[in-house]
Amino acid sequence: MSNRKPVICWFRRDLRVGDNRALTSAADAGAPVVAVYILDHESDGIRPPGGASRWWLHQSLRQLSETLRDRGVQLVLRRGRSVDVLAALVDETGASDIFFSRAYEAGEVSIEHDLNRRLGQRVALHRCRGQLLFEPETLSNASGQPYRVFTPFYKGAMRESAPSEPLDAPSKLLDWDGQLASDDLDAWQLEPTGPDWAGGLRQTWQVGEAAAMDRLEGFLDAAAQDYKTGRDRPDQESTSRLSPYLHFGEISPRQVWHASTAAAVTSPAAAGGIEAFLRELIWREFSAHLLFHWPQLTEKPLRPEFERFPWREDPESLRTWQQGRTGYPIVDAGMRELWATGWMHNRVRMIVASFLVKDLLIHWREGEAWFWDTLVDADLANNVASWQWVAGSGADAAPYFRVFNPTLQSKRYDPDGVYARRWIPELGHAPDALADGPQVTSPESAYPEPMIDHAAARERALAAYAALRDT
DNA sequence: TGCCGTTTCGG
DNA sequence: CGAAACGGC
Repeated sequence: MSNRKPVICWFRRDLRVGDNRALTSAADAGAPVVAVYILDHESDGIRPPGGASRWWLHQSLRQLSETLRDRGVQLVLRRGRSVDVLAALVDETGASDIFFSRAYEAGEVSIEHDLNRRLGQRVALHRCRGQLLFEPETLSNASGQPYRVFTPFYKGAMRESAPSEPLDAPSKLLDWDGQLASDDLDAWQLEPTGPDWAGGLRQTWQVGEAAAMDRLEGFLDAAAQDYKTGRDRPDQESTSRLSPYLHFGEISPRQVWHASTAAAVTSPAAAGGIEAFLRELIWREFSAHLLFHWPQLTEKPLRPEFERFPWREDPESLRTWQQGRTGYPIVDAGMRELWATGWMHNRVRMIVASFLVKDLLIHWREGEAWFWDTLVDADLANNVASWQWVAGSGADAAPYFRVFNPTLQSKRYDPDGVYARRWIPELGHAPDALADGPQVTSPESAYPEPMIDHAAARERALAAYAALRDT
């Protein structure tokens, strides 16, 4: 067996061994498996990961290396243009096949086309599914077009046959006994090289496939019961926090789907919460569907009139927002949670995004760029689709006149100020500091005054929108 | 997956 | 007179 030609399993955003069609198919080929991960910041159309994502990727690759090593296979690390690296690996190993999970972002799609042109005649390429439940090409609306609106997309997806059973991790992997050079993970410097800002991330997250499955099971055992309303409460632990694992493919949407539907059967009390949860999983599918069919979503508003929107250039206010010093506790708590942990509660994401885009009239792309750099779950499709949703410039978006009032949102979703105080220590323990809004902060506190009057800002935003519509 | 000013309804 | 309903942004 050692002299047999190997097959290559090219890991991308599927950093797991369970329910990984590419890996399982490679194993089933019966040949030795060469596993590779390529750090590709060079191919055209690739947006390199932000700081928090790089930190996560480092942990994730270390874990995957260990998992594969335990199964007798080395994870080869290479950097460069994916197609060049794969061509070199084929030369070095004489591999007959390459197995990989398909990806959907424009840059990744081009890589797959280039790979086919470059190596399609020499080796068998196996493009496997796994990152999504539903392929973007297979879902279309009544007129045969890609969906632009969530609800019909959701209904259409629910009419599809249910996702098939997840695969177990392959029971047997054959190692290839040739020698392959591999980069040293540390040399990629994915972790902070200067000041160590990742302490909060380390405290918050257990990265990796096993942790992802633990988290899913823990969520389904407890929080899912109360998810329908609890998911809006940043002061509670009611959400799954699976987003970074899903982004990096440490868990597959099919695994999430199956564990969830099974839990709904076992525990009818949780069924409503689980349905709401799976609906969020379908939002992830919808974002991927939109970006696949409208790659320009990353840069351009889907509603063309927003090209003329009078966004303000205001670097100082942008920085104030980024640093969580707006003077609105729910906004600042969210921005500080993001900076400290690489994650922000979904309800709070909507609040801070509304504040940036509507109160400050700063372009959604600035917010999107900041989230890209700071979120451990930063995902191109989710990020741009959600920012356009908030800004009102997307196809199926919140109407522009929906302006979140940060004070009201605090009262409703963080009624005791628990969340705000957790992230803003200088608020102290004054009983109603938050419920009553920003103006209650004590004068000697270091906490800033509101940077802008919300009522006036709301009027300004509505006027800007009205002008857009009338011209 | 809004907010807000106004109107209407019931005790 | 407060809560609920409503309609415009």
